[in-house]
Amino acid sequence: MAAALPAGFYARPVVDVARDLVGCVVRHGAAAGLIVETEAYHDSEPACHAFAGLTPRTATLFAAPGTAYVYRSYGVHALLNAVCEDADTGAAVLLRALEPLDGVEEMRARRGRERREELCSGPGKLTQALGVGLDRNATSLVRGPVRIEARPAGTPAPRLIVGPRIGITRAMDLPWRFCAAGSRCVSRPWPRGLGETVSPPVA
DNA sequence: CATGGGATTGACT
DNA sequence: GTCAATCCCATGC
Repeated sequence: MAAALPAGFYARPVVDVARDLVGCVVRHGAAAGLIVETEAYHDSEPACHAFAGLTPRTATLFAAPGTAYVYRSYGVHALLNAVCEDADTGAAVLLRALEPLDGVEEMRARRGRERREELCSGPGKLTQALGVGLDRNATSLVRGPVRIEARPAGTPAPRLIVGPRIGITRAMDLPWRFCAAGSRCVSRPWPRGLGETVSPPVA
């Protein structure tokens, strides 16, 4: 099994970490998926929960880099984030979508869906598929039980599509959403360019 | 203490 | 395209 990313990986600007996490692997028990979509959140901008400062809700955002921040969204879903930067900064990367790798039957059972693209193609879906609940809040992404591993050896860095974040009402102009180009497993709305034939870069 | 609003999803028109 | 489900917690009286 691949080694977990070290805490130092997360102790960097959150936008850099969000970009670099695309292509990495999240593992929880027997289930694992390739990260194909992330978003960055930072306490300097109002879409971030930590914008209001240190509260009971946001305490985990100010934990050590490499900590999992799991919170309930819309009273229904658990969303998984990786805490970044230093402990004085409330910053995290939201994991928005995965391509299922291991434990796919387990994911199907948890999700009640069959199609591979419906298992992890959204931030609430992937936590359900992996079996990650609120009880994983404040646990270490380096030691587990939820781990993030480096990009599998031999796989090239994915080409990225960068765009504005999804589902927020403030700071909607920041281009802090990163999607693996061409992946069928990213969440909707699909980033501009997905599914289109993309010309190779001009030499 | 009451209220309102989500970093969403799935079902339905 | 619209909309309800459901609950933690930040905010305000």
